[in-house]
Amino acid sequence: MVIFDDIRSAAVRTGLAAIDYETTELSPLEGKLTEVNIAVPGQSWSIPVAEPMSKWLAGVRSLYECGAQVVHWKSFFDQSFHPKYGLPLYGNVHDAKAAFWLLEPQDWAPKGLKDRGELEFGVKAIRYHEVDQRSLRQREQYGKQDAEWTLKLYQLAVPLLKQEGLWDIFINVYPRLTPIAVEMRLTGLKVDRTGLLKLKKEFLQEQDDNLHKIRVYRPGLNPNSPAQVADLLYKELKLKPPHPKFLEKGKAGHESTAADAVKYMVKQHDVAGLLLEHREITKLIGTYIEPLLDQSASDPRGRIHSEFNPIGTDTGRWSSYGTAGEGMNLQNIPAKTDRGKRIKKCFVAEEGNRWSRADYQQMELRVNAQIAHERRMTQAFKDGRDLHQELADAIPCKRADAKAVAFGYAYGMWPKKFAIKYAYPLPEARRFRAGYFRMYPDLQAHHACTEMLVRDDPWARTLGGRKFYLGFLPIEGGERMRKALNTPVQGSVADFINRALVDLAAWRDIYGVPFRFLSQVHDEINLEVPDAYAELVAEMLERIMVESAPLPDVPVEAEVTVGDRWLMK
DNA sequence: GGAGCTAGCGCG
DNA sequence: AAAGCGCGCTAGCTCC
Repeated sequence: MVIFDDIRSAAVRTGLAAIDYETTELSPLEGKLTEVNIAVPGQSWSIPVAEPMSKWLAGVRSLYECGAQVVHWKSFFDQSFHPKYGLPLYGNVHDAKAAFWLLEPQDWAPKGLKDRGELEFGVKAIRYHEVDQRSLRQREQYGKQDAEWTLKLYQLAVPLLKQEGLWDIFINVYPRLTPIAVEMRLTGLKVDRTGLLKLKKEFLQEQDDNLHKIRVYRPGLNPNSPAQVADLLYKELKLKPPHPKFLEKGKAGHESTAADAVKYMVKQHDVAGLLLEHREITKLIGTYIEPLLDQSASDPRGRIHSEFNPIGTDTGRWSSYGTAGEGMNLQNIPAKTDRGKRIKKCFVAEEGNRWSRADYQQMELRVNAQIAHERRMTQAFKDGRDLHQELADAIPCKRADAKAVAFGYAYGMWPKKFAIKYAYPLPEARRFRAGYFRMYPDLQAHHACTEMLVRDDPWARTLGGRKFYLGFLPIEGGERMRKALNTPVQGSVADFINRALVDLAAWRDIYGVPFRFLSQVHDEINLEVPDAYAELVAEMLERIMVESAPLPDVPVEAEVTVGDRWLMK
């Protein structure tokens, strides 16, 4: 592998190397590496996997460890192939995709390497489908362009990141998140197949009983067809929705059968409740139980391997998803209804391990209190009072309504929508909003301020200084204002949990504590910890989460639960 | 037979 | 005139 010696010398000389892999599949569990593409300033290579593999791998490894700054495009994808080849997960690799995401996280920005390159360089990219995979020359051209563009885009982004004050987070946070996201995917979440099979049987029976009861009112009805359900509810049974809005016909030419409308019909006809229940069960079986059973059956350890993307959203939150039948979104596992909870209880720790879960407590509210300098809310957190109950007493309304008020009106919802969503008369919704802002005058001032400021200053910022350009949104219409209210809050929480993950990983590296990262759910971290270390890790987990979220005025709390599964009660 | 859309809904 | 934010997945359905 003489060629790697040359490449390494070039990398050392220039101090910079872009690396990109070609693989047989998108899955790091199934797929194999076929080529490594490398670019240094002024030169590039595409090197097919060669025998002996150990020599080839040593060559690749030497590039990471020669002291040059290594950069990838979508580092968490490329590095997810490392462990099966005995390569380490590197926590100091810069990611050109993350660079552009930090500069322009919005969804209108080009996401792919090719799209971004075409935009920045004004040159047509070689697209994957244009490449004749049998032609070594074409493969080489394609691979070299990927590496070259990764390198050039990185060089383009560096001064911009520094100029925008994003350099620190780019080199100190995002590279260290990559190994964590990869670890989550490769480790996977273990599920209790016996429990899931039992649930499936039970739910299918319920679903069937339910279907028969529904079909008494209309034989042959498919409850999963909104068109058929609308016809039954509105045309045949003439049921009334909570608001005329639901009578408006959509693209498919029928009235809305959304849950908010059907819930309201429960008092009018038995079929409404049956339909809602049928929908719930169908959703749980189809979206969760069946994929969980399928995927755990095809994995040797019965685990679910999902992708986690630390740069998957506009605001800085992570996203989670399945790729080509492998993995699924692990950030929307049911937790609210009784049936849903039974599914979540089927996520279990491996024998000899504990499931350690930590949640920030009411974190968005706390961050909002901080950002708005809301004195009353801040004091309530300091005193440890029940905010929602306090608001409910003041409005007055039910506690559950106060909660809805706090989440809706905080981010610019209007009474009309509140009234429709929660089936209240408009004056009642207005009264709630008035009560809310009477309770929190500083928050009202913050809304007024934001509305004014966002006209001239199109930037929104998190407490940690990450920023979002909102200038592409029209000033009128409210969307810019609502995003200006929400992004700093959601984005700050995202920054905090990222910091917590990084610090937790660093603590583990230093002391060699043997836990595994399982998942991240926006304000929650899940770990699998050998029994003997469970207590120590739980203590540290809580401490790191709290310390990673330094709010100057508002106290922060994280709650840790340790058990044999994700959800205990 | 697959792509792409809509409606609906799971989570924070 | 119209006005919470952020995601990903499924079934039904249309279209090519």
